[in-house]
Amino acid sequence: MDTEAIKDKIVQGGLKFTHQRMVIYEAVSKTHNHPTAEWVYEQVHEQNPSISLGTVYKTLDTFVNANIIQKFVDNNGVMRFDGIMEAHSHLYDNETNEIRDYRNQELEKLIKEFFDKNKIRDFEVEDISVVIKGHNK
Amino acid sequence: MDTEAIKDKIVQGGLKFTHQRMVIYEAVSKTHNHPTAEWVYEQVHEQNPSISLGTVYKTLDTFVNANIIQKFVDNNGVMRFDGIMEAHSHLYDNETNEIRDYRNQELEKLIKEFFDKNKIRDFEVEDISVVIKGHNK
DNA sequence: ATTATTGCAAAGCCTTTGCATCCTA
DNA sequence: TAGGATGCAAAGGCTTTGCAATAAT
Repeated sequence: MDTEAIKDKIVQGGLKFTHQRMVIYEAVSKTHNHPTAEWVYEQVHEQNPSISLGTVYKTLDTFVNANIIQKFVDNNGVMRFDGIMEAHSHLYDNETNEIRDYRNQELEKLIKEFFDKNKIRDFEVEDISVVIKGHNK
Repeated sequence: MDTEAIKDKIVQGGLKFTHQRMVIYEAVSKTHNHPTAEWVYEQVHEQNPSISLGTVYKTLDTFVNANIIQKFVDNNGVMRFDGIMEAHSHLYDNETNEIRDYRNQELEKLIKEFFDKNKIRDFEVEDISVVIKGHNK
């Protein structure tokens, strides 16, 4: 994703374009590691020592509200961010805390069809994902 | 669940039986509210003002390690406990943070069959659950 | 008697907040 | 230039830790 594409992403989210937002979005979108705020901070800090951790937190939150990144919580209660917006499931490694994507169209179709058929009473579903816990072998 | 049954549960977990463990297990098992440590503390504190919050945390953790309760993390990164050990999914209300159980045999069967058929390379699955985010209506 | 458990308070980790300064549109 | 974004430091919420006192086998 080049500078222009990132700028578009940010502006499309209805946000002002700033240098901080640029490099923070870049860091999140370039990895598949489900980064923590701390990890993002370390990435951007190398080239931009003046960016503060607080700004990283605020900016990531702004992105989540603008719907250009996703946020979720890992098994230790730490916030994780993800530039991939399509629905997908996660593999949580109980031993290393690594989180890997698990994408499978058949599974997604299966689940979508199930919930289309089985509406939940009194509950408006916004997002469904499968959490798979275990360990790498 | 009466006193004897709780005692059995604790002893079966390979743990010493103490008064604190008794009342803490009782509080967790009597609710379907996916309690936080704080909630458990408030419950037991009424009748047992000497039990400390630290003991509640340690005891809940001990129970998790002994496999007699489950632990997971809510959308805000707060630990939740659950006396129900069978696999089941959760409905997360984004607005109220309430967590409700969602049990559906057909869904569980669907998912079990899917993963029996589709082994994940290099990953040993220990637990699968479906996370459904949305809001009550 | 020995070893684990408890209570208390302090410390830790991650995250949010407040406010003055700075910058984008 | 007006209003939002940033940097910094302080505070906040939840959880863990250390240690002396206590209780269970």
